Parts: sequence; C-alpha cells; structure tokens
Amino acid sequence: MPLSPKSPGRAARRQSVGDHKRELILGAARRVFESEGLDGASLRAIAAEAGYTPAALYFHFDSKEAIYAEMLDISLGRLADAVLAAADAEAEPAGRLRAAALAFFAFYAENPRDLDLGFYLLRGGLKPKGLGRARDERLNAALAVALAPIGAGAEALGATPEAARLLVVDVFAHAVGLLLLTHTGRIRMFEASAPDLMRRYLDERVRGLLAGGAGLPDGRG
Amino acid sequence: MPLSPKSPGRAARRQSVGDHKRELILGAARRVFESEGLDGASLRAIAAEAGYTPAALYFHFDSKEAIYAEMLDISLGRLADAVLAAADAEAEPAGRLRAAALAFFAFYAENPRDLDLGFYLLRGGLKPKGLGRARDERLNAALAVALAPIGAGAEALGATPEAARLLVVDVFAHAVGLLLLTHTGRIRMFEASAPDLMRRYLDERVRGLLAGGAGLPDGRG
Amino acid sequence: MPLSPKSPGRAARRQSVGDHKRELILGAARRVFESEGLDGASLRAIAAEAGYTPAALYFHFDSKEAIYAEMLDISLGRLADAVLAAADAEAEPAGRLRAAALAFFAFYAENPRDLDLGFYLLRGGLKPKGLGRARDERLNAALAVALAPIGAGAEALGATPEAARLLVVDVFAHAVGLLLLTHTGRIRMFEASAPDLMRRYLDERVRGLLAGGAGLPDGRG
Amino acid sequence: MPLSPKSPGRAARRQSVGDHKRELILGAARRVFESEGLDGASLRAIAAEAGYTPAALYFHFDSKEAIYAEMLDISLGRLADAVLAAADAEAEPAGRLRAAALAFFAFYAENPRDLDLGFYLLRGGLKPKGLGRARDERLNAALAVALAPIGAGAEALGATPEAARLLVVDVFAHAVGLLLLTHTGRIRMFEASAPDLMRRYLDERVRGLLAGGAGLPDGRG
DNA sequence: TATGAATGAGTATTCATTCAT
DNA sequence: TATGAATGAATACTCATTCAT
Repeated sequence: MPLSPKSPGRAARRQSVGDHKRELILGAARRVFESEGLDGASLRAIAAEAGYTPAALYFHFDSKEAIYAEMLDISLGRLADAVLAAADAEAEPAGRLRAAALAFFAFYAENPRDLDLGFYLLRGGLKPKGLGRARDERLNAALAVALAPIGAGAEALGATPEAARLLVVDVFAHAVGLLLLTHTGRIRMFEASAPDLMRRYLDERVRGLLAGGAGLPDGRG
Repeated sequence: MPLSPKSPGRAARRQSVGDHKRELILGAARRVFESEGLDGASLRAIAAEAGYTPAALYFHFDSKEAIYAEMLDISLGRLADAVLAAADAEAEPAGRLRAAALAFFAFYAENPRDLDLGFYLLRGGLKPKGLGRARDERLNAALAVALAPIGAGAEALGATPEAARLLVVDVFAHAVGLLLLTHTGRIRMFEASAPDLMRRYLDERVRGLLAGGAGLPDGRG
Repeated sequence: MPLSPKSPGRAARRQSVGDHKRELILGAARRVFESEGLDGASLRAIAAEAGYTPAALYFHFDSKEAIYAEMLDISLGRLADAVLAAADAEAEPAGRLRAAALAFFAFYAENPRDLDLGFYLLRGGLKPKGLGRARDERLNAALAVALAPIGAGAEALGATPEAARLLVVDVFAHAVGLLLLTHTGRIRMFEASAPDLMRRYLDERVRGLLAGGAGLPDGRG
Repeated sequence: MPLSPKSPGRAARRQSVGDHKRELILGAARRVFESEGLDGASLRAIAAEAGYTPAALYFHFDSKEAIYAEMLDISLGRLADAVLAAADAEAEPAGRLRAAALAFFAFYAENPRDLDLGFYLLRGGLKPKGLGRARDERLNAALAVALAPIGAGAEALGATPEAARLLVVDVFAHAVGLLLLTHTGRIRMFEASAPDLMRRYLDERVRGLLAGGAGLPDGRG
C-alpha cells in the first residue's frame, strides 16, 4: 500500500519502465543486426524496427556505438550464463572443463552474429581508441568470467596456474579459429566438421592433463 | 604483308597496357587500405591515390568489391609465396611442416590488414551471395596452395591423407584464432605471446606425428 | 483568523520563488552563452547548466528566444548601470559626457558576448517580427537610459536638444563601429587601437561643443 | 577552325562550363541568402534553388562554408568596384574621398545581407579558427582595396600616411556603426537619417583635412 | 580510355518543442 | 512545478555508381 500520493514506488516504476524501453530498443537492434548484419544496423533501421523515431533513441542511449556496446555486454552475459550452466551440470573437473569449452564453442556456432559483434567492437569499430579504457576492461572481465570454468577445471586436474592460463588461451584461440573457418565457409574446403574438431582438440588436451601434464605444449620433455 | 596498323601485336600491347594500369590501381588500393583500413578505402580514395577519377576505375574493375576481391587474390598469392619459400628452405618433413605453418602465422601477424581483407570478403562483405561460385573457388584454391606444404609434411611423416587433412585444418584454425586474439588485443588479457603459443602448438602436433600418430586428436586410443 | 493555509502571503511567496528560479535559469544561460557563444547556448545546454530538464524551462519562459530576450534586458540594465556610475563619478559636463561614452564603449569591449546578443536579437534572430512591439520598445527605452548621460552632457555644454540627439547617435555609431572592427579582428589590419580611436573621437566632439558648436557636423560653417 | 577532333578549345570550353555552373550555384546561394538570411541558407536550400541535389554541390565546392566564403569574395569585389567607380567619377581629392566613402556606405545600405555575410564570416562563423590564414588575408586585401581611395584622397589633401590610415579606420568604423544602427532598426529611436549623418561626418573630416589637419583627432590645434 | 557532372540513398546527430504523468 | 519520453524537421556530408561527352 502506497505511503502517499507520490508513493516511493513511483520512481521505481519509472525506472523499470525506462529499463524496459531500453530493452525493447536493444531487442530491435538485435533483430536488425541479426537479419541485416552490422552494416545494415543503422540507427534509423534500429529505430524503425523499435517503432521509434531516430531521435528518440538518443533519449535512451548516448550514441549508436553505445547501443552496440550494450549489445555486446548482453551478448557476453549470455555467453557466460551458457558456459557456467554447462559447467555446473558436470561434477568431475574434466567434464566441467570440456562442457564449458564446448558451451563456449556452441554459443558462437549458434549465434554467429555475436561473433561479428565481438570482433567489430573489440577492434577498430569504436571511434575513440577502441572503446575507452573502462569499457574495454568491463568486456575483458566478462570474457574472463565466461572462460573461468575452463581454467578452474584445468587447475582441478593438477595444472599449475600458469599452465591453466595458457590452456585457456589455447582453447579460446582454437575455438575462435574453428568458428571463423565455419563462419566464413572455409571449413567446407576441408570437408571437416568444426564441432568434431573442437571435441577432439579438447579430448587431447584433457588427456594431456590427466597424463600428468603431458600433452601440454611445454610438457615434461 | 607485315604488321598492319591493326597488327596482332596491337591487341596484345593494349592488353598488357591495361594490365599495367590494373596493377597501378591495385597498388594504390593496397596503399590506401594499408594506411586507412577497410573503412577508409573508398573508391574515391583509391582513385585519388592512383591518380584517377573514380569513374575511370570502372573501366578496369566492375565494382569496388571487385577491386577488393582482386586484392585478396594478390594477398593470397603473397601468402603462398611466403609459405612455400619457408618450406623449401627446410630439408626434413618435420622442419618443412613447422616452417610452413610458422610462415603462415607470421604472414598475417605482420600484415594484419590482409587478415581484415580476408575476413571482410569471405563473409558478409559481398552483396549477392558471397563472391560468386567461381571466385570463391579460386580463393579456396589459392588457400589450398598456401596450406599444402603443411599437409605434405604431415604425410611425409607418416600421417594418412585424412589425418593430414585434419591436421591442416587444426593448424589453420589455431593460427587464425591466435591471430585474431592478437589483432583484437585480447591476447593481452592473458599475458601470453601468440607466436610462442603457435610454436608450442606446432611442436606438440609434430611430436604427436613422430610418435606414431599419438597427439593427433583421434590417435591410437 | 490569522494566516490560513492559503494566506495572502502564499501567492507572493510563490511569485518570489518563481522569480528566483527565473534568475537561476538566466544565470545559467549567461554562463553557457559566455563560454559557448550563441550557437552553443541551446536550450538543452542552458537547462543542463541550470540543473533542469529542458521541458522545465518552459514553465518559466515561453521559448528559447524569450530567454535570450530577457538576457538582453539584463545586459542593457548592466550597461546602463555602468554608464551611469561612470558619469556620476564626474562633476563637469564635459567629463560626464566623456566618461559615459567611454563606459559604454568599455562595457562592450569587455563583454563582447553582450554585443553578439544585442545584434542577434535586434536583427533576424527573432522569428515573428523582430521581438514584438512591446519588447522592442522596452529595449529602446533601456538603451535610451544608457545613452542619456551623453545627451545630457552635450546639452549642459550648450548644445540644442537636436544637436545633442545627433551627437548621441554619432557617438553610439562610432563606438559600435569600432567595437565591431575589434570584434571581427579587422582593426588589426589597420594597426590601430580601438580605445584610442574612441577617445580621440570623443575629444574632438567635446572640443567642438566647447568651441560653440564647431565640430558638430552641421556647425556654424 | 579546330586543329583536331580534340581541339584545344575543348578544355577551355569545359573550364568555362564549370565556371558557369559555379556561378549558377553562387547565384542560387545569393538568392536564398537574400530571402532567407544566413540561417536559411542551408546547403539543401541552396542546392534546391540551384536545381541540384545537395551532393552535386560538393563537386563544385568543398563545403558549405566554401560557398559562403566565395560569396563574400564576390561581395567584396562588388564593393570595391562600386567604391572605385564612384571615386573615379570625381576629379578633386576631396571629392574622391567623399565619393568613395559614400559609395562604401551606400553599398551596404542597399545590400544589408552583404553586411551580414561579412560579419558572419569575419567572426566565429567559420569552423577552423576564422577562415584560415590565407583566406583571411585575401579578404583583408579585398577590403583594403575598397578602402584605398579614401586613404589616397586624404593623403592627396596633405595628410601624413599615418593620419590617412587613421582616418580610414574612423570612416570605416563610423560607416559600419551607422549601417548597423540602421540595420537593426535602432536608428529610428533617434529619428535620425543614417545617410545624412554619414555625409555630415565626412564633411567634417574633409573640412578638418582642408584646414590643415585640424579636425583630425590628434591634430595639433 | 578517361573525365566532369550528377544522382539518390544513406550517415549520425542536434534542435526546440510538446505532452502525459 | 518538473520529468521522461517522444517528435519531426533539420544539419552537413559521404558513398558507389552512372552517363554523356
């Protein structure tokens, strides 16, 4: 029950309405981006899809790039959710590691536009030198969260922190490489299956870990 | 009677003059692209750098995308040259394999714009559908040439053709992944060195081949 | 019964509160205008500086132009204050005349934005027709006050009312012309000092008055 | 008779066609500017008036400001023509001086938009700090040409070069001031006639010159 | 083969203002 | 009295492409 005509819920309601509109716009942006790609995702197009005037978007976002950046935030959040959920469904460290890495791979395999978005924004896309220190680090942090289960799994299997860190980069890179080969259609020229390759790569690395570090690039030899 | 005004040599000369101009334009395109990136490499800018009017370029190329596509042709040719030269400098199969793969990696590490170009064209960049069947296959063939020494090395070390083929994809993917991590600056967040990682990955794969297939994802187990 | 909830003081208080807010807004407008110029003094910017939402300003002013117009009112008030104070510091008519005119000149030399404001509003700036009869006359009156000491000085020195009136226009015009030459940087091309020129002009006119009207354009000659 | 199918007249004809189009555009710009003022003289409006697409103007001019700047060039050229013609119609130095100054005054009295243009461009109007050194000096030079007959007349009447220079500034400033009072409608509040005042001011200055420097602000008398 | 001229569609962003709440 | 949200019109400028000459 409201305490006064101007109840404390008013500001909150307004806030949530505002958030909702932001989400509507981001949803529209995502749809446009999904179907037209980054080049087609102009501010006009996004506004039109959202049922707004271009000018209206500026009430909710500072610029087109700000919309992109927020889309990337969300994308990385989803990625992290998917990875963590997959890892948590497994009990054993090896299983967790594999599940996390495969979830990472699957996320981008199923959402190729998110891959585009990431590459666009993480590179020259944004005007003022990348995205500004702050945002860059936010994104790094989000990425680190999504990759954490892989490193944790490796350590649980006996890898040193440094070895685990390098394994994460390796897995990250291998996944990204395979995703891009898929994304650009080049994988076809090798008649290979990217998911299969990803699985095999992981199996090998996990086997290496279980064998006491053998299989790690800088293993005992 | 000897060479008439419209001698058979005339067409040839004309042809070669035309080729020369194409090369001038492509050189200009490369320079612009190198210094301004894909966004800055507008037709106007390329024409200006080449000392032409924008309209003039249309006598030599069908469209801006056609210029890009031809740049990619050339880029892949250079890549192949670099890879083959590196492989030929080694005598042993294992050395040839490593040298070829590292040359591939180095080529793109040193020419990041070529990486951009490849990704742009191999994906959404081109309007109708990719680049057209013919061109797509030309590019695949050029890529195949550049990667061939890697597969050949693997087979020389005893891998079956299929195993060799998969190794090529793996190495390709790993290299591409590491290159992108570098290109987007993400490698920094792991405090890792992409060239080192590439070398380690290759060492491991070569060791696997030498050990009789162990180390290959689908190895003896 | 004493002051009821809706006491007579309430309206007054409200009025004065409203006036205070107007002043806050006008102060903000002045600051923005001072540092950003007319182009930068958008309603949004003024509102932001004042700690308001743009929409809120419409409770206090009819339009952006109304804010400008009121700024001009204030500006002319300050001008009059400066001129009168300078004149009052002198005892002799000639001194008063000179002091007033120089104060006028100095005011705009030191506050060039006020000059901009005046010209903007007094000309095409305002949409309907100038500023509306009423406002136009208010501004004329304010200007007349600021210029009065000059005319009064002239009459005290023996000029007829008509001669005094013409002298005022002349001095006004000369000052304005010199101010604009300064303001646009053109004075530099003559390697001249506007304040010096203003002083000389005044000296000459005063001398003319003292000599019995000689020096006035339509003097006895 | 043309020397060849590609006659030497071709380039010249093209050039003159190009110049003609520029003039058409400048004419359109002038008309728009005349009827809508500087604010209304948008690139779109100019293009529309000229029967062009906005983009087409960029073939002929680098920017909107470049169009403005060229309008000002032309305006100053006309001013100089008018002033020189008026001066040349007189034989005696005093007559030349007066005629030149009155022609200057009349030019702007009759073409108030040219006054706007000058003030706009000579001040903050142009983006890169004024107009760039070069253009600024071109305009100064044009202005100097238009004002030269006044200084020349003064020297012919015996003024030292410095005295002549100062007289030019004075006359310039007085004219500008009176023009602005007229332009902003303020002259009305004094029930005065700007042309009359200009004439009287000149008479007085000329009289001063003839009297051997008396009348000059710093004259010895 | 090359140019000058032109187009039409597109870009992100800013503005003063209005209105329901 | 004030806000958040929204509008519609406007801004200068860029682009790849076409076409008559």
